[in-house]
Amino acid sequence: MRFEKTKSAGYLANHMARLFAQALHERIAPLGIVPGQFPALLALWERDGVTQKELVARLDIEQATMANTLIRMERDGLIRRTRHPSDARAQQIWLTAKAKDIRDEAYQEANDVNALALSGLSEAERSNFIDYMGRIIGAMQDD
Amino acid sequence: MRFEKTKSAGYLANHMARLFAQALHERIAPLGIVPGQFPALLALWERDGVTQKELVARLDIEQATMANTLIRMERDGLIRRTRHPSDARAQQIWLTAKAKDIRDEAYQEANDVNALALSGLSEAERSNFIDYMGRIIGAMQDD
DNA sequence: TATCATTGCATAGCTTGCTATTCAAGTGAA
DNA sequence: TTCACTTGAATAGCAAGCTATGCAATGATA
Repeated sequence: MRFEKTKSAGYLANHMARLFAQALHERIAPLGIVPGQFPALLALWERDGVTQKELVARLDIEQATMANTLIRMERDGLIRRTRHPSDARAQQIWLTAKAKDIRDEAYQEANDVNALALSGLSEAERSNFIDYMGRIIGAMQDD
Repeated sequence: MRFEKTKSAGYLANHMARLFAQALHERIAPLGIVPGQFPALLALWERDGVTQKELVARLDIEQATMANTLIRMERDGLIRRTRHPSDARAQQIWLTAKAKDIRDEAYQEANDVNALALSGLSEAERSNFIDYMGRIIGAMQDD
């Protein structure tokens, strides 16, 4: 049996995702954020004051990963946490001014990375590509 | 400005790659290997007795990452290392019998994961998808 | 041949991800 | 009301990435 890595979807997916992360890293580092914080920021830019549980529910990341990401975001001055008014186990997560201020620039950098990555694809191909990834994610999510 | 994560190539690429890694992880764990070892194994199944440098040259992984992966592979009984005959800085990396024995099963599991992932795509779509990823990787590699 | 640059690999230190576990706080039922 | 179950979050421990740095062996050159 043969196995051709340059034709393996899994191998390519891994390689591609690392290149995305690296490209995003170098572009957003000047803003004081890193790629792992991006999903949480996206959710919080839409609505903050939410609990960790709500954040996890809106994203595709495990609770333990989110807990650690939030610790680093607090350390980096991106969020503050306050006691939840009705549940002492939970906290409300709020964006700091710093985090709010960089939103548009961060969007811009992420869009730039996507544009660079997709620069060799036509409009129709880009749209197919996004569609395929959605279907693949769906197929793997319900095992 | 808006940013829709379910339409961001980078977001989807990250999510998809994690699902691939998880699916592969659970299928190959019974063989005594983990996803991060797969690239090195692919290269070594083709040819072993090579140096770390040669392995790095044939894969898309940094030298430091490879060094750590090789330590874990040695710990797990997948490789042995011998002194290089003509360069005392280098070592030759050899697969153990255990690593050689699991090759076909490992190929099979990886192919199964790819098949599951791509199950919602037609033959033409699968081939497009692989092609797109190749182009995207190319675009990001030469910055 | 002595020195200096290069090279092969290891190490340090960090992020991002996971599973499993713990623990305190909330909830429901006897 | 108490006791057991559930739930929100933190922690432990590991893998797999990365960049930067260190170090010893090679190689090239004055």
